[in-house]
Amino acid sequence: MGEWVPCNPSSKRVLERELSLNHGQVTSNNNKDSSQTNNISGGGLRERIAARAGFNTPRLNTENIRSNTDSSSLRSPCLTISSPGLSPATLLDSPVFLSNPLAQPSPTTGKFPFLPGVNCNRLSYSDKEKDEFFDGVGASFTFHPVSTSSSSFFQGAGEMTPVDYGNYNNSPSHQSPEEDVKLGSEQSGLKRKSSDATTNTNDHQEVEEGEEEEQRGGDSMVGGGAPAEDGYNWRKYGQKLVKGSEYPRSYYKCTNPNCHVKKKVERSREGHITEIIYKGAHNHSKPPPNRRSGMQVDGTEQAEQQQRQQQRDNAGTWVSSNNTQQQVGSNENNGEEGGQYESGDGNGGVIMVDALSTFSNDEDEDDREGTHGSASLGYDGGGGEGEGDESESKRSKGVVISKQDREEVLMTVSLLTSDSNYFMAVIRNQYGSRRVQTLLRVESSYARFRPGEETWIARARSPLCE
DNA sequence: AGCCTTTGACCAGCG
DNA sequence: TCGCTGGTCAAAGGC
Repeated sequence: MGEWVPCNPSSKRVLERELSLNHGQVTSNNNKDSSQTNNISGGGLRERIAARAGFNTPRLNTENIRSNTDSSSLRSPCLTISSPGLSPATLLDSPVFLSNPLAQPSPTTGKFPFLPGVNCNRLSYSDKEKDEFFDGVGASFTFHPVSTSSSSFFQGAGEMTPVDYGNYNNSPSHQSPEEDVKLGSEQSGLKRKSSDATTNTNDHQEVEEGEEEEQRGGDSMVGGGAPAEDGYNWRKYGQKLVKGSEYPRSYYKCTNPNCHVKKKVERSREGHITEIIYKGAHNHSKPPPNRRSGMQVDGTEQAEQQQRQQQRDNAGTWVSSNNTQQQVGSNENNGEEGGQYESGDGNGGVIMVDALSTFSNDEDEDDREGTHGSASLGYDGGGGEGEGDESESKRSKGVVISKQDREEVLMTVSLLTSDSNYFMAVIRNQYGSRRVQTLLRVESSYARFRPGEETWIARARSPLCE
């Protein structure tokens, strides 16, 4: 995994700068406090959150958690969120973080101990356990839809993911980013050549871009694939290497003529998505799977399909990242878009991860070593204004994980129910063989999810060693 | 044929 | 005003 952790001094400087700007919100390795208090520090942090994720997330301090992870866990760190439509009502009344270092559940092995109906006997943990569990696991995440690389995940968590992951089975072991990329490239070719019909079942259609990007071989660096297919069609209109970023940033626009949604995707050299930022909300339904471009799709037909899917899903709406940049001034998410979005009309899910920004909630807990990255997982219903909704923001949702150097974290998050907006997560540190299992809660006020529709993968990378 | 990516250039915002 | 930076444009070429 050397390529994942290049340990670029310049990157470290950048990170340190980030940390400084964020008042050292990165969780310290030594910080044992894993309290879920959501004390969003400084405006800088909030701004970043608002700009990138539109939400705040509780911090998870997992630095001390270590568990034996089989070699298969050496797959690229990723986060998967799915909405299997499980009913974990019993699981969550509040954000619950489960740690199960002993269970050794592995997406690759199919064991997912804390899954409802699978092995979720232990639903509550002491604070200490939580602390220990999360303490020390840091990571910077990038969220993107389930990709082939996630196959192992869902094999393991299949019971909680009604989504069809058939294609993901191609890479059951999925042990390295390189494999992911390779596989992604291969499938990418298939996808483009055989048209969407090959892979775009409804389920796949629901898979968000990360997956698509992975399957298509990701960015140009890897395979020149299209951006992830989250059910929408995107056209790349630019790429640039931004300062402070190790990897080039690609700019995509929704191909729908009436849709102004854009997204920025950053990928690692291996093609792993390191960051996805959405801007705006789709004001249209997802194009039919067998249509290559939404521009060619009849609006009525789209609406019909959308309606069918909606009926099937019959759940909340993904919180679009529409607020990511809008929160910082963009007006793209106008009432029209927002209204439709809120009504749950085929808006794409949004996961934003800022690999460098920190989401620590407590400045006092800041890690100033500059050796930790953080990641967040979250959703924003679009109403969360970074400024005016601070209290609301503090009821953060998602995951924040501090990270140690040269560590990579694997996280799997599964949405248990669209109503309660809880996620099941597994975080593994491939180096330390750590594992963190947790339940994540997403505030309903921020996000709602469609059962069986949202499946995401977030890849983690070392923010310091790039 | 049409859509896509690539990529250098251009533009606007900011310090 | 100038330089830097991020974001976008648009021509060219590929699939």
